[in-house]
Amino acid sequence: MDETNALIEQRKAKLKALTERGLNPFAQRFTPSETCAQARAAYAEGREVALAGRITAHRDMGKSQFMDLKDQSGRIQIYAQKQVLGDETYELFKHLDLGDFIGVNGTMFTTRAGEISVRINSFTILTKSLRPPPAKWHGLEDTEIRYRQRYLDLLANDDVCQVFLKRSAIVREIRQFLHGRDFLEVETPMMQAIPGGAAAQPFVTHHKALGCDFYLRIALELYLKRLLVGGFERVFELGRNFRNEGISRKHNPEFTMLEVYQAYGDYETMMELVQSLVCHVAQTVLGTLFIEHRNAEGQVTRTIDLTPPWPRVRYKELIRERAGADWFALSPDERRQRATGLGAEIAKEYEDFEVTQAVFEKLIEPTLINPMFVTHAPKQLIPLAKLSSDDPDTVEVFECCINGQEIAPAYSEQNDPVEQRERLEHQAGGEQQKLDEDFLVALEHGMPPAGGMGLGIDRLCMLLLGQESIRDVILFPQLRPQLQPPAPR
RNA sequence: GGGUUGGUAGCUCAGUGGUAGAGCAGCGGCCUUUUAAGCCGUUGGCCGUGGGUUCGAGUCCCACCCAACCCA
Repeated sequence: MDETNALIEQRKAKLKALTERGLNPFAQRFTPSETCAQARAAYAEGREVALAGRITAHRDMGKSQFMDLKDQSGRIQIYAQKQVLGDETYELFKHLDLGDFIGVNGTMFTTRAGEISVRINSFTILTKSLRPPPAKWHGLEDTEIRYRQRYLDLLANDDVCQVFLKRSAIVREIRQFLHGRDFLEVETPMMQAIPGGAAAQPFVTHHKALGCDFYLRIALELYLKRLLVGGFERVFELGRNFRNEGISRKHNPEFTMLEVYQAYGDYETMMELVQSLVCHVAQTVLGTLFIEHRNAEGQVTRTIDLTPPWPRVRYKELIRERAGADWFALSPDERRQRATGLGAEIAKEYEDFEVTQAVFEKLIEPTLINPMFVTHAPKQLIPLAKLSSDDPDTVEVFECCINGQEIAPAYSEQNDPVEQRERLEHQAGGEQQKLDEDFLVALEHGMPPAGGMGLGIDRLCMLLLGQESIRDVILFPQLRPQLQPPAPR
């Protein structure tokens, strides 16, 4: 952000020179006849085209110039000759900078080296760029600049561009899939007086006119269930949640969730749905159900096979399998001891079920690379689900684990208002403020039995796009603020 | 919050106590089908910030800021 940089000064001087010549360096209008990619595809020797884009490379041949012109569709080479443009215009063209936007009119030809190019008859400066663009060969590698100034990352690194184009396609296909099954997309409050639907620290904000605090939502669940009460039978919301917790490779304070609720369904309905949904997205966006993750050297480090059906395993069975067949026969103290022995960090204040959960999260979950439905979690973990009829210590839920992460929890939703109140009160631990009374009133009016499912979109993108950090699938990940706020005027 | 690594030119990086460097970009020259164009010349630095040690610090010490990774 150095304002006295010589490269910037040079560009500003060029800008001034353009203005003094009566040229507008920020043109009002230029209408391209097509994109660069379309021009290449519809190549015909001598065809006239009008193209617009950014200059990304410059090769000076003396009395002729080659430049690369890039738009969103791709790149095309443009060629200017002194004898065609005339001395003055040619000099102007020659002194354009990398990063400038121009519009060109010209005719197509192929160079001796076989590259499709446009011989320029005239050009218009559309935007003068005042700062030098990053790197030509290495791209931009400084992670801090890549995240803080993502626009530079997108300009310099095509693979990054591809990730976000595909993320957009993933979101589009999710909507497509759900609309195809007659789900209704809805929008519910992000600012909530009582943040519910999950156990997480919320962000607080303040409403001046109402004179009260609001919390940014930590989950979508409780409002979507109100809509089931209201008679909507298939609803989904795809939007941002906010959790005031640590930032890591897997956590961004704001992240995107999909939640889906289907009346007269249950957790098994949701199993079919999430499996079909993820396979649909992988197939349409990536064209395959085999996802390869690669390291920086391009070697395949991991292959995820999404081929359905995805196996189902009960939580308790999985624990017994990995932590000992006698796990649930042990005393709480013995469990604690064995968990530590297995390598799980156990905090003193953990309750017994949390010790088991720590073993699951630390030792088992990271090993679940191919999709697996882990079903029947202990009821203490999930207060919003229905108790299982064949094992009342557990609830009718699954956690869909892929790529070593939980990406989609789903439940047979609890709709007994009395039972629901008890379990929420127990979880709240006497903090009455946390209880969403209106939600409980809604349940008392009657919510149809339903299956519900949440899908972490950022994590889904990580696994489908082979990204190891959530920051690489979020355009503007949260960083500590650094730039000075603009001075008040 | 703790640990590790890093922050040097616009970009990518060298530089282990003794005159701050390279490639690319930029600027000037030559070159009318180049494409990581080439050749010649050349500008550019608060070495993250602030202290300290030393005759002398990019380099050693302390604190802080920012980031990445690991852990909590």
